[in-house]
Amino acid sequence: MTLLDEDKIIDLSELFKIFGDSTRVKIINVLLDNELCVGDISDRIDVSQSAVSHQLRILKDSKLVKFRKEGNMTYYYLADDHVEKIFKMGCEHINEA
Amino acid sequence: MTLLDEDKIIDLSELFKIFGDSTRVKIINVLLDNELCVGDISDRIDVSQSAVSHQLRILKDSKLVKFRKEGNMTYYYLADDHVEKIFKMGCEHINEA
DNA sequence: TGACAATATGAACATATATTCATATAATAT
DNA sequence: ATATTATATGAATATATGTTCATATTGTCA
Repeated sequence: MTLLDEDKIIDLSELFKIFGDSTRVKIINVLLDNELCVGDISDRIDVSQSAVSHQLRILKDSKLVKFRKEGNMTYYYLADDHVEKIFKMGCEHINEA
Repeated sequence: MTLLDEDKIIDLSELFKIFGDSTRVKIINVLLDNELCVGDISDRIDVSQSAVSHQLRILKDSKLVKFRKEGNMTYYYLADDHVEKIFKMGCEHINEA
């Protein structure tokens, strides 16, 4: 394993930082199965609409989720299966601790 | 995939939070191959001894690294290969972005 | 024992970040 | 057109967190 350069280190830590917030993890968790609109995410994880929207923006900016618009609804979904893999890898670690 | 309960979510986000700092990622990065003493880590990643020591404590408390003492040196090493796996999974994601 | 080296730690400071609140924007329906 | 619904956003506030600086601790060696 060759060492990562400074830039990669930054990118990597930024990526993990996104996963390092419970609201965002909750969002990812409920998106594992299906896409959901903002209101449903808010209801399911019991976090205010505004807070969810703010966090969705962060998730979107870091390309962990994507969205599609339908009328005045916005449906969010996980961007790719790396998100799921990273998530599950973390779960494994926790379950063995 | 069944949904995680609140406690697991917290644990998971706390785990990722640890990876979400560039100094800690730098430390993990240089520990991928070999154990190292604090001074060597400090030198290699160019972060002060004190800052490294503080971060090593966080890594140790969250059980991502372990250590052994030898004289007045302390050698740190990665706790298990989950750490490496999570790290590499993150790298993959970055390299495809 | 005394000096030195390696590491750990506490307090202070600065910065980052998450939530709330109020409100803006945009689409729909009456 | 107006009211309503869904979502986004900006400012403010509160909290969390990382680094520095000074110093404590612990072990080694003369």
